[in-house]
Amino acid sequence: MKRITIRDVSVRAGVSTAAVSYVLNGREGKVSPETVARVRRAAEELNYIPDLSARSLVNNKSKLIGVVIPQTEDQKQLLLQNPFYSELICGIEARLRQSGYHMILSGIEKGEGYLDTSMQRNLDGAIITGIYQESFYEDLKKVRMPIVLVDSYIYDSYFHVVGIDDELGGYMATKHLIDNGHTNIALVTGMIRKDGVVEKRFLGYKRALKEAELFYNPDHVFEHSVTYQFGQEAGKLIAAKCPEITAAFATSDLMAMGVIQGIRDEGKEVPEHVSVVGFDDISIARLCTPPLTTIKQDAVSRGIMAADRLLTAIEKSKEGLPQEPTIMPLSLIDRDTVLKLT
Amino acid sequence: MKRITIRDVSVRAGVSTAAVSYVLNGREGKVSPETVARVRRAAEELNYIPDLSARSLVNNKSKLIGVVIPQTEDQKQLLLQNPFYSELICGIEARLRQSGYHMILSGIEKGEGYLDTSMQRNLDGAIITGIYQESFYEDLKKVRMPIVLVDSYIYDSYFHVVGIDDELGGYMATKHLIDNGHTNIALVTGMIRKDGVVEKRFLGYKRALKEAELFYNPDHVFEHSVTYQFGQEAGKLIAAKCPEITAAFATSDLMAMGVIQGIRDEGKEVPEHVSVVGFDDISIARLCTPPLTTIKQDAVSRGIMAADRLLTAIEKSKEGLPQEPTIMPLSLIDRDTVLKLT
DNA sequence: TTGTAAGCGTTATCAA
DNA sequence: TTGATAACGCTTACAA
Repeated sequence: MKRITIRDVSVRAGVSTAAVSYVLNGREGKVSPETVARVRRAAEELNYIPDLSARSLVNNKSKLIGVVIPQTEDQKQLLLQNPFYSELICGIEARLRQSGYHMILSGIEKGEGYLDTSMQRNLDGAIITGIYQESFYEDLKKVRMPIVLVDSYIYDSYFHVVGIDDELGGYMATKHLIDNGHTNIALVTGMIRKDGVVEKRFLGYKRALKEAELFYNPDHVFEHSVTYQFGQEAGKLIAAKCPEITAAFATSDLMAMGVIQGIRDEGKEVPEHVSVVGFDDISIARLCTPPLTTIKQDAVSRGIMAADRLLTAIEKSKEGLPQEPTIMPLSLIDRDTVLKLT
Repeated sequence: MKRITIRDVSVRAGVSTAAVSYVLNGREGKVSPETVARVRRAAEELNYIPDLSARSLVNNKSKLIGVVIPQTEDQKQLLLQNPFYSELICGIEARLRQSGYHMILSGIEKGEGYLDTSMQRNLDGAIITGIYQESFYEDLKKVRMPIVLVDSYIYDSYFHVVGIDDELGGYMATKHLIDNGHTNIALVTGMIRKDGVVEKRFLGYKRALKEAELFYNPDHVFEHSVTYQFGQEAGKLIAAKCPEITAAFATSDLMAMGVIQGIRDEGKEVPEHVSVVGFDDISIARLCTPPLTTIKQDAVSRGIMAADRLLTAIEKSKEGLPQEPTIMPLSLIDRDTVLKLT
């Protein structure tokens, strides 16, 4: 199937290429209704499909959005095993498609080389999830395209942010446990990096403890990677070595599920021996047994929102006017993994 | 950051644009070592980044691969909630990136309009998962680019296929149940469409029954959508209305997990009252409780393989020589959801 | 209202 | 070994 060009259409319609271009780009005011009709028909008959590379070349708009998600540390594969990202992607893709944009989904090696990608591809914008080294963000700014950050606390008005109140989430989870009578509450978490979402949740955890005048015990913090495996390890440790602990707040559902399994591996039960609260409310959270009590953030909506903000920033690019972060709502979903102590 | 073009590099190096192009494309035989060095240095100093749109325009190679996955029926969102697809994507992306390609991930509305997308973007190839109406494949062929099909049984030598032996998988699952003494085995499945993977698994199920001289009872086939929700419904039905059924084969893990929940909803237990075997071995299969007995197909490897085949087809495009389907291995993972009847 | 033609950044042909 | 230069398909002044 060889390419039908604007030239072919113009010949068939008996007009110039300029006229065709005008019609196809909606500048119909510039040509007679007569011509409009002929061009439309010719394009239709020939089944004309514009070449976006050519367009991109002339007006620097590719209708292409870069979406970056973190990758696993060992392999260099996308972190799609965490359903949170899958759901986010679903939302992003749906919204972009609706507006005729396409998404280039990729992982990046230590935040390097993405500047190249975005220039090569003439990306119209990007949605970046996860956190990377400072230099990565500096690079990104050089490209001068709108960028939406999801899951990072970069205080830079250049970037659009679609976030949640992680500190509050951490607080809510911990508070719920406290309200149910728990006083020795473990925290199971990925690496607490400065300005990362995890740090905020950690801060919320501490605030809830403090408010209840409970002692913050660093030994009750299990910090490593955001994986089921580590959750499981932590769960085992808690069940086997820390009899005083009656509850755990895991900073992601994936880890919470691991914790539950670990506790079981040691012959104990959830929530009878240890209560667990997760974070995210990924779709399997209500499917596992027992259904997980967790802090719900709607990942799909967040994806839609991120794409939405990016698109409006692109469409009326008033040179990236700094904006307020969009904060998505959070709620506690009380299912079956928390026991009320009396 | 304004664009550095090949022109800028040529000026700085004091050579022609042609020379620069040669050097940058590895045709170094055509120019003197002297020139090569100067060009390299100039490009380096200027931090030159080629514009792929321009390249695409001149030589019809975009280094862009289209990846299509099915979408949910109600919303029009990607079916990434099924971890099988997430894992597949991980494999595909990793392999493509390794070779300098990018992936455009999208869902499609009833198989329509993808021809446009592929022409607009000058895609170098595509990986299509799921099954669509016949006309979609016919359209695809017109574009004359290499295409790899995952999860479909289209008997057309134009397409590359990376599949599994679904019939065998269905047989293995059912046989395992029979070997454990079960004789009334339900089938819980998505819509059985002609030439779909599900039909093959269904055929395997029937073959195993026949081989064991068991009666095939259509009433024991629960057929609807590939969702957790339907699995749950089926599970309830089985537990409540079909006391004779002692085991179920679900054609996907997602459904199997639903079945288990449904059975529990009715106050019965897995595997004590009903045994369950799934299909896929998605990552949560070993994480749920009880860990699911299932037919394992390695989705990540399958993604890598699909990308791999596509890339070799693209790189030495001998005009799409038809090839043998690649069949990926299958294995039974025996965990805790099958009870041995004695 | 219409058409001509000059780019956009590359690659590739063909003389020099 | 080099360097002009003509494409590639499109948009958009500018002229007619």
